[in-house]
Amino acid sequence: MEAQLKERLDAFLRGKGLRRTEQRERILKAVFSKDEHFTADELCDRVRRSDSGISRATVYRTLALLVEAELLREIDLGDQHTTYDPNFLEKPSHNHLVCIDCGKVIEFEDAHIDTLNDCVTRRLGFRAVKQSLRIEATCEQLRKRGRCPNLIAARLTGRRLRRKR
Amino acid sequence: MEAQLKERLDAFLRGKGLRRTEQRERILKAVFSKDEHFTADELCDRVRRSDSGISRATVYRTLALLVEAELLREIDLGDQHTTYDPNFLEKPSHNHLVCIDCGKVIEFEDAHIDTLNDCVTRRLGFRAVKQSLRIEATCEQLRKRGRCPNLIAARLTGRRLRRKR
DNA sequence: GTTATTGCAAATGATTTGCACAAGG
DNA sequence: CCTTGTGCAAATCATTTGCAATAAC
Repeated sequence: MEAQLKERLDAFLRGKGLRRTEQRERILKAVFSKDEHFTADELCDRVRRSDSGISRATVYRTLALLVEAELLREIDLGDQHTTYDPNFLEKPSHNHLVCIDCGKVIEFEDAHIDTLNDCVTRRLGFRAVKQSLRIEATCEQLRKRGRCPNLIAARLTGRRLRRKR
Repeated sequence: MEAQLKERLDAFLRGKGLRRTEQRERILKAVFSKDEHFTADELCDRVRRSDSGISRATVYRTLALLVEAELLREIDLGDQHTTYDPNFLEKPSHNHLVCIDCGKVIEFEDAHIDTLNDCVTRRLGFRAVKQSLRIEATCEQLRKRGRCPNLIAARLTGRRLRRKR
């Protein structure tokens, strides 16, 4: 899987007359080292943690490249920075449920939702290309049991959902 | 309707011990002078066009107030600035269809979509608070007839959809 | 008179860019 | 070699904020 990603990137670079560099490979590896959402800044940390640092500028530039190569997708969780989703080759749809209590973000798919949206779009005279659903919700666990396993982690990472800053 | 909005704002201000100022009233009027989406910057222009200018800072501050008072809603169309939606008191749902050809943004509702999303959310153990659906689509009119009435207007306003800047 | 509000200009924070140097092919 | 890539620091750009002057109540 790892090698496959590398091959896809290489093919993309070749096709565009771009070069294979150590930085790009190192960023690719960092991007897919977990299959969680991340921000550019989080990725910078992850990359920097490995021996030599890569400049923030290069990280941003490579991220744009990976998006263009369709290895990565940009998503918008409603806060101030762009989030990247490394885990979408397997998941065609990109619906997000964001918990306003604990900050947890759940990615889910639902064929019914896709179908329905396609219908509505056609009815309006368009043809759907891609769709993203964002649901803000509250944590049942927190309400019912008075606690939620994700709450602490969310607080620690300072991940907020509203644009309240 | 106009007076009703003013009353709602006043009630909100009173409840919070805040003050009624000319700026706030003037911004309120500008906000609801059209029922189209707008950005903070567009609103600044609209306000400035009337005689005396109001500082950008005040516009931003008042916008935040109106959102808090639930007279206005923030939406995210996927570009770099926050968009405000003055037209949601009548429209409970906020689903957007964005045409990647002509830039047109259509706001629509669909009870089926709402219901379905609520089901999915519950199944995941959460309770939906609000949801927004964004569908990127292509213009049937452009494909079939080779032209689209919105295309020119969209180009003129420079309204782009991708984060390409 | 207090306390909230405004306008200005400076600060912020994520992202981008110009440029000189380094490195792929 | 020639062109693309990198790192740095400076530049953007929307938005926020500190502060002194001003206006509600």
